Amino acid sequence: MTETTETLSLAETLVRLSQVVQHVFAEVSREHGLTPQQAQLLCRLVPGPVRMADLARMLNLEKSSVTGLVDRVENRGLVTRAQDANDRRACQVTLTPLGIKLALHSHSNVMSRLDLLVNGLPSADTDQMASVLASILAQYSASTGHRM
Amino acid sequence: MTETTETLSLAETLVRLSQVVQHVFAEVSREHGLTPQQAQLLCRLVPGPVRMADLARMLNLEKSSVTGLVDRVENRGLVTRAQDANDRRACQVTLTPLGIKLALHSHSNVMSRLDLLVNGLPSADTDQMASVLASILAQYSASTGHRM
DNA sequence: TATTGTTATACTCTATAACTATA
DNA sequence: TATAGTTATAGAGTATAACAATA
Repeated sequence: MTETTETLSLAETLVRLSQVVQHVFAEVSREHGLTPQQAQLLCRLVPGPVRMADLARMLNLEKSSVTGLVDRVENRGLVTRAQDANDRRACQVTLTPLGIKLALHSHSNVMSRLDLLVNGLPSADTDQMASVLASILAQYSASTGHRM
Repeated sequence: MTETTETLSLAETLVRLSQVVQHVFAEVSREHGLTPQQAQLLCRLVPGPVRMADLARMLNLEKSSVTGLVDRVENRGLVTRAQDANDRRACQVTLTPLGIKLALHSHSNVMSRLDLLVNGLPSADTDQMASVLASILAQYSASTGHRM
C-alpha cells in the first residue's frame, strides 16, 4: 500500500534527484566540519583564486552574504584574501593548504557516494545520460548566461 | 578560450544539475514570497497532513528546526497544526487554502521552467532518462531507507 | 522507557541599505 | 558615475541540550 511506484515526469525526477544530491552533499560537509555553503564555496576555489563579486555570481548570493561566508572560513584558516594586483578595490579569495585539503576530500567523498548510486547501471546508460544531462546544462547556461 | 567543453563524469553532471534545480527553485520561491525551505515544506504537505517528526525525516532536519519552520509559515497563514486524533502528543501539519494555492503555483512554476530546459530534447532521450534517473532514486531509497 | 513536540540558546546564512575606496 | 567590497541590521534557518506530556 505504501509502495507508490508512480511514474514521474523527467522534470519531477530532476527535482527528486537534486534532493538526493543535496542530501549527500550535506552529510559529507558535516563529516568534514563544514556547512554545505562553506563546502560549496571551497569547491569553487579549487580551480584557482576568485574575486568576491565573481563568487557572488557563481553562488547566486548578494555581495554582503559572500563577505560573511568568506569571513567565517577565513577565521577557520581555510582561505585568505589576497589583494588584486591590477585592481586595488578587489581581492582574490584563495584556498590555504588546509582549505585545499578539505575541498578535495569533500569533493571526492561526494563523488564516491554518488558513484555508488550510479554503479549498478549499464555503462551504455550512464554514458548516454551524462551526455543528455550535459546538454540540459548547456541549455541552461545559454538561456541564463550563468556559467555553472 | 573560455569555451571549456570538458567531459564530466555522470556524478559531476548530477552535482551541476542539482545546482541548476536549486537555482530555479530559489527563484520561483522568491517570486512567491517564500524562502526555498518554506516552499519545500509546503510541497511536502500537498498530498496531505504530515506530523512534525515525519516532516523532520522528510526534510532531513532536527525536530526543533521543523518547529521554527512551521511556526513561521503558520504565522503567515499557510498551514495549521491540527491535533492528532489517535496520539495526543502529536499534531498534523495541514495546508490552509492559501497554503495549497501557493504550493501548487510554486510547483507548477518550477515544473514549467524545468520543462523549458528539457523540451529541446528528443522524447526518446527524455523517456529513457526519466527511467534511468528513477532507478538511481530507487537505489538511493533502498540504500538509505529514505523515502523521497 | 521511548516518543512527540516545544523552548532556550548560539551560530550560520541571507538580503537590504548605506557606506568607503578605487576605476 | 560605476564597480568592488564592507558594515550594520534584521530576519530566517539550523543544531544541541533540556524539558513537558503522552504512549
